[in-house]
Amino acid sequence: MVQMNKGKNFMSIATQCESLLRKYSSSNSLSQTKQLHAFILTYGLFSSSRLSSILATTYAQCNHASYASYLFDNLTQRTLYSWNTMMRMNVQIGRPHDALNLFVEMLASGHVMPDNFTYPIVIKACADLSFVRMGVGIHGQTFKGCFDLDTFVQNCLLAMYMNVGEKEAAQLVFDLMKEPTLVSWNTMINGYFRNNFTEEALRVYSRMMDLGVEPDCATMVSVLPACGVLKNVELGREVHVIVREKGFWANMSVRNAMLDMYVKCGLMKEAQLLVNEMDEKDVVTWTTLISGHILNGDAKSALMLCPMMQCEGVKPNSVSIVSLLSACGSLVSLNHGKCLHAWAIRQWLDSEVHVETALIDMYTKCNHDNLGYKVFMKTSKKRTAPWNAVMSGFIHNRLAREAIKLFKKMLVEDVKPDNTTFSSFLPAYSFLADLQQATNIHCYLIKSGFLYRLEVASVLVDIYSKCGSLGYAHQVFNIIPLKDKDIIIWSVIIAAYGKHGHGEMAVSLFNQMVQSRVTPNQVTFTSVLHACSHAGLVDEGLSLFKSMLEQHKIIPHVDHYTCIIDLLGRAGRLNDAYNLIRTMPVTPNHAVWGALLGACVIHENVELGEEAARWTSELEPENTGNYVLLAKLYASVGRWRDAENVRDMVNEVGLRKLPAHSLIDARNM
DNA sequence: ATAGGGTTAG
Repeated sequence: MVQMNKGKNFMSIATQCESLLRKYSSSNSLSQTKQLHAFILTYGLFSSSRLSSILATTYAQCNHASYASYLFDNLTQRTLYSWNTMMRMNVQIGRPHDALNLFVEMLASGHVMPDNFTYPIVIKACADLSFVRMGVGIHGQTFKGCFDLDTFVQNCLLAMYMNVGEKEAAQLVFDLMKEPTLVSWNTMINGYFRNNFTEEALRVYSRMMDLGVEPDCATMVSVLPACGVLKNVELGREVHVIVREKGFWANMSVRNAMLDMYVKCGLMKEAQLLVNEMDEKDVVTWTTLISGHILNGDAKSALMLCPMMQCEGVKPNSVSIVSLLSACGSLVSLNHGKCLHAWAIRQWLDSEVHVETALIDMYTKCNHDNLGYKVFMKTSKKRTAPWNAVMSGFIHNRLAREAIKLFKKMLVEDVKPDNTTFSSFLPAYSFLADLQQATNIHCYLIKSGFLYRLEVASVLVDIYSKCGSLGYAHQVFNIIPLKDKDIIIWSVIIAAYGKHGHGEMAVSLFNQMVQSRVTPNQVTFTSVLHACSHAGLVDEGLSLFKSMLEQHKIIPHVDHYTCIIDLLGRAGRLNDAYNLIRTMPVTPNHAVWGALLGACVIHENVELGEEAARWTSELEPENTGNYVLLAKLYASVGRWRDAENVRDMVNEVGLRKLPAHSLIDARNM
């Protein structure tokens, strides 16, 4: 209970209340404030406007919005301090809009002028709301009172500009700072990182270190994710040393960020060692490790961590569930997924939008698009992500028409599509390969303006290519200015020409791409080599392959060898192809042998063809196409009995899919 | 009295 000296007069009771309120205000003790509030009411002390003002701000300090606002509204005199406190409360409880309204009201009242405490609050409010124009206006106002040189104001401006993606403005403010503090440096590092200027984040960090600024935990937590994204292990290890030296290891966030860095760099063994070293692990630690295993293609280990985590008394949260569900999806493990779904329901986590999305994703990846759709039907259908998940689920299960139907429904229900939406449902048109439909969606994309997004244009190029319309594909390709074309859209157009036998065009586009200083990757080389092999461009293909190895230092994938084998084989250089297979550093797969087999059929080389067929029947016994090729080969050299035997061989392995007409075709050749 | 920080979908 409130302790009061009853003997004293009115003024001194009020003074005692004041000092108690100040104490409660600094310790944020709401229940004691309420008791004192009741006391003040009973003793009729509200005639003291000073006391009610302090009471209002005390409630505001405790983030008790309803009492604070009520008292504040009834104040006869509002001090700058009380305005500031009310605004700060609103920002803290996530009502930046109300904070800004108060700011406008305060300016309109004309009694008080904002001070160095006001600006950080309202700038933060603008940052939370991404109100750039208002933020810039307030930035301008700070000059009037010479608050623009206040470190706190400047640091808030940095954070605001970074928050709304105006990195140039942030840099300008930063450059004007006479003495950037550690917080300024951290804000810049983190801001560049969050705006996807990861290299710049690291540059700021090293400049800061060069200047001898002492980093703190927040610096570590900002620089480590940047190391992770860039897979910069060297710098990551340097940071690790600093963390050890300075004792930051005691900080949970730093430990988790460190773990995340190793995970993102693909060093799972070191990540595990790091975890073993931790005697305290929270849900973020576990989730980082779980998603790390998934990221590195080991979904099984990820799922096994779930019971371990619970054994140690850590309860998964919605983020953990999302990661675990994605593991179930990639393992096509419906039972695990259902267990997690049930668990999420019991924990009241199942109606969180990320969880809903992950559930839909899991069910559709487990080939149960009906269950995914059921989850979707239960969602609020206001957020975009679940729609995207159902659409890509339909695509996964090759239900192109359903995906398109859902997209139309989404527009009707006025749900805003995002970039993912298009990568979720546009591939449906590639499946349909229907030029009329493709043209329809093309029109929509023009009208809605989405066509000018690189990812969208890339898919449309692919759609037209699948429809066989290279002209339209190229037109769409040309929409994107040369400087904006990325590796993906180049790969798509090269593959488009390659697929339709226009090898020269594919090679020429490839050269244009290299000229425009886009570095080709594994995928582009696969496309262009494929194009060469289809068009019989032997020399071009071989020299491209050479440049891939020597100039671009790309480690060849088995697909690249398949193209080269196909290339040599079609050109009749069967022995060269065979020798390459025997000497190549990657294990030849079914496709490699299949390419050789196909070439042997063209050039009627039974000896090598039989060898190739032996391998294909071992590596890919279920593919009837290979048997057809062998039968064709025998038939073409008149070995009818062997051709018949091939058919019997197929029957022996229990495959009756070999269509009868294939042998008949072979006979008729 | 004021500022900066870690794990998530497609």
